[in-house]
Amino acid sequence: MPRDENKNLEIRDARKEQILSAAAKVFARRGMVAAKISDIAKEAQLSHGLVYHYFESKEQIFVTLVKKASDKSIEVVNEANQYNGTPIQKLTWMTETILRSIATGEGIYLYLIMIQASTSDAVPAEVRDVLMGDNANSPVFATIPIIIEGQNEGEIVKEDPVKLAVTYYAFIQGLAINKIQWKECPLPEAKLIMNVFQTKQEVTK
Amino acid sequence: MPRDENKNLEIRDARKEQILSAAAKVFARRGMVAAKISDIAKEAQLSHGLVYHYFESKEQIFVTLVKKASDKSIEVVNEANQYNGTPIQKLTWMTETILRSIATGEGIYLYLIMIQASTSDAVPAEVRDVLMGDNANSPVFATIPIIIEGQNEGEIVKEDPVKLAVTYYAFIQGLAINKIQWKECPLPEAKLIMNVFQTKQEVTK
DNA sequence: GTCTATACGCTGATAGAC
DNA sequence: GTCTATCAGCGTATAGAC
Repeated sequence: MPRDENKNLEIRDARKEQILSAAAKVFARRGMVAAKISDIAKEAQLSHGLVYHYFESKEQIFVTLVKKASDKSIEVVNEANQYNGTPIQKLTWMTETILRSIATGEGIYLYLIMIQASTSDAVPAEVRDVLMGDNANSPVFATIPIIIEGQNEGEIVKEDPVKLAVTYYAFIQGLAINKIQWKECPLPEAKLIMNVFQTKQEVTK
Repeated sequence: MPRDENKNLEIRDARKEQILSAAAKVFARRGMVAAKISDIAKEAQLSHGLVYHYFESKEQIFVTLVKKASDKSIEVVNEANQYNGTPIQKLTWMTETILRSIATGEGIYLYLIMIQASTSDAVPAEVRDVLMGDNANSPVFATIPIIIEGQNEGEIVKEDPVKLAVTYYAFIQGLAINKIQWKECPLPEAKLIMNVFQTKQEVTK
């Protein structure tokens, strides 16, 4: 295979990433419907015609991003599970990781895209299924075992684990939303959020 | 003034309410841009021409709803302030009230519309200003005095009050989002959320 | 691979009949 | 007050030049 073809493939992948990265920003801030291909093209600094050279449609770009976001969010839970420590320590590590990605990185875009994909009727049902089709594959459900483990060890309050997981992710999503609307908004430390789960500590006077 | 004119006024108001109520649902689920006038008309069971008889534009309908939502959310904070009790009790009452409106009533639509108005670049800047123009008038800032009061009384943890208020509303917004995407999702009790704020209780063995 | 020019459909908004 | 018919503008997606 001649060198040129390899080079072309590299360009192809680079352009695709460039477009996806730009699209993530635009989708996160405007929503799947309001985001225009021309917005994405402008953000990526290329013509809108070229976007269609790399992706079939606006929807396909969105789906690609939703998949990516879903994978990443589950990956974090799995890493947390391998983390060496008590369930509360696992959750703390996970929360710190997520908060950091919201505060600094591209993470926030991915969270906002997942929120849109799952909450808006404007996105086609097939897209929503990517995220919800398999409940077992959602971060909420992946987190439940850690919570149950913590309850068995007496570290975590004896509430419905589903309720606790829902509450936890409500928090995360809510913070992502706040951050996008108010750039300098102070984010809480992971410890503060852990208060929701933890059984009351005994305080020595 | 003849009877007919009064009757007409009644119809006018009723229709307006009918349209606003339908619009709230549609906007909440699809977002301001993706929501079509025809969607709203269908939901309200009247022609799209008639919608324009009562409102100048789609944007005006949206603005009206954002104002309404903003007023209501601040009203709750004010009521909480008048509630007789300690700061934590005030916040607990407020949280219960909000959670109830999310669980059962139209409240959830209003919260989702506020979220969209404040987070999406797709809504015109003027609309966002309705909500954010006067920081002093936002629920977040209205809640801060209660938090400070609680800190002075040693009931609430000594963290940056702004951070605590942001965290609190992140929670509320996150729960509204969860509820819309999963109708049967279990909502936490107010008490659980209060754990975030409260100084650790002493537990007697 | 990359761009510009163009077609087609959809939706917000208006006009005018009833 | 209420509806239907219609226009104008915009945005996705395509075709074809370079």
